[in-house]
Amino acid sequence: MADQSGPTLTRIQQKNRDLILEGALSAFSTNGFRGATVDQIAEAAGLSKPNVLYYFPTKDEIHKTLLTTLLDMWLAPMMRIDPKGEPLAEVMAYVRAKLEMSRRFPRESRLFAYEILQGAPHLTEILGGSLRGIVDTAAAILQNWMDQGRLARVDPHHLIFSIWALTQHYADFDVQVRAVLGPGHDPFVEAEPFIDNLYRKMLSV
Amino acid sequence: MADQSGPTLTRIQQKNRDLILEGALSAFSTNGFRGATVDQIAEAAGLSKPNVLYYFPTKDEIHKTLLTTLLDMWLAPMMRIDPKGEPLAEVMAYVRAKLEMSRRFPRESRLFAYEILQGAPHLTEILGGSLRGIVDTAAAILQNWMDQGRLARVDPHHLIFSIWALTQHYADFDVQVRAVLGPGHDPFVEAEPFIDNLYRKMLSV
DNA sequence: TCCTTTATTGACCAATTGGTCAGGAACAGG
DNA sequence: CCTGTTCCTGACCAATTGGTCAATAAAGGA
Repeated sequence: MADQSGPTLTRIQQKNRDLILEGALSAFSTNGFRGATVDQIAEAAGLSKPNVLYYFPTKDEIHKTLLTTLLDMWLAPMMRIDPKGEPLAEVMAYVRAKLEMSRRFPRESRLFAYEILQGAPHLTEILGGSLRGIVDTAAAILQNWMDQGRLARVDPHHLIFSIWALTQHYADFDVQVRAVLGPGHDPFVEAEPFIDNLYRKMLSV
Repeated sequence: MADQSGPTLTRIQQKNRDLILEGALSAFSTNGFRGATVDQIAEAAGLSKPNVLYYFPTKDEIHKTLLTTLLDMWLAPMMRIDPKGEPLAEVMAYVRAKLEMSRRFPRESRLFAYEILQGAPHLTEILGGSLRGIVDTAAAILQNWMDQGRLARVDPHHLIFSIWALTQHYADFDVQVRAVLGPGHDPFVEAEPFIDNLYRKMLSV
């Protein structure tokens, strides 16, 4: 999906671009696009500001590169839904994978959350384009299973939305969840059986 | 919860403060705290920038006032859960109220979303304080119903989180939802039966 | 080693932006 | 009317910040 090709990079370029993207991920996911400064990114990357701008022409470009680079990884689990698999097991595997991504990659989750909240200025064409296609494909598989009576009948698109909402909530609203639960809780550990049970009850025929 | 008292305001003060808060709600919910400028707020309010700063000493103060003012309204539905009511009906009423709030007040939803994403710099004490208390109260009611066998047994706190996640998703990620569904869909109209069915299936004994 | 290419940076610039201030306009109440 | 208070604004300031640039340092290949 994202263009992974391009001119070959020197070792130094590869390393520094990676450092910058890593630092930018931290900065953007903490403060949003406007809130993050190039200086912050530079410091997080261990480089000077002009050096950052040497590898990426603009702050905007860093942001766009991050988004498009990470989008594939973010959507990968949905594309692994196997039409030949056992319906409920496939859905549960997707749900579990998505929750695991929230747990392991909360910065990425927040990065996308900011972008969508903002109105997705850098992702509009992708949202209505390839993302929509991927979702439609998954929805068609689900719909098929429902038509065969192997899964309870619900709106497949909203089923997918619900999985996104439930799992990403634990990454995006982490501070709220932890504040409400108080110390001594691991939100993700507790969330898994809850969400598991939820989809089992809703989707079992 | 929020301090609604204070010195009496002249008619003109009342009107202009309202204009400013209304403009600020639009600005902050669209661009986040850092992204919104005092000029934007002033223009949205139909006032000059110095005049805005005449009514509120700082941009920060406007933001804090907005959050605390709106928090009560935002949490109100949860406090209307009636321990003497019919369990499933009470939960469903709460879910429906929350979805309706997402539909009617998406700006407020986004305002809170930005704040929590940011790490809730203005709400930390509230999150772990009164909010936690309110949630615990509601959770206790739910737990009680479950102990009486009038509601399926699930983690009550995560049940509440799931309601927040599912309903606010349609306000906060509106552009994504609409982009994926394509034109000719009303997300909220479709979401209601889906979510309704979800909680009915999960919570019926 | 030499020389071309690539990396790096301190100093700087222009635009944005939160906030100030002195003074004027509108508006009470007497 | 007059007068004190409230309301409003143009002009301005200092800090922040995205981005530039000339000059220097480091690689790297022949």
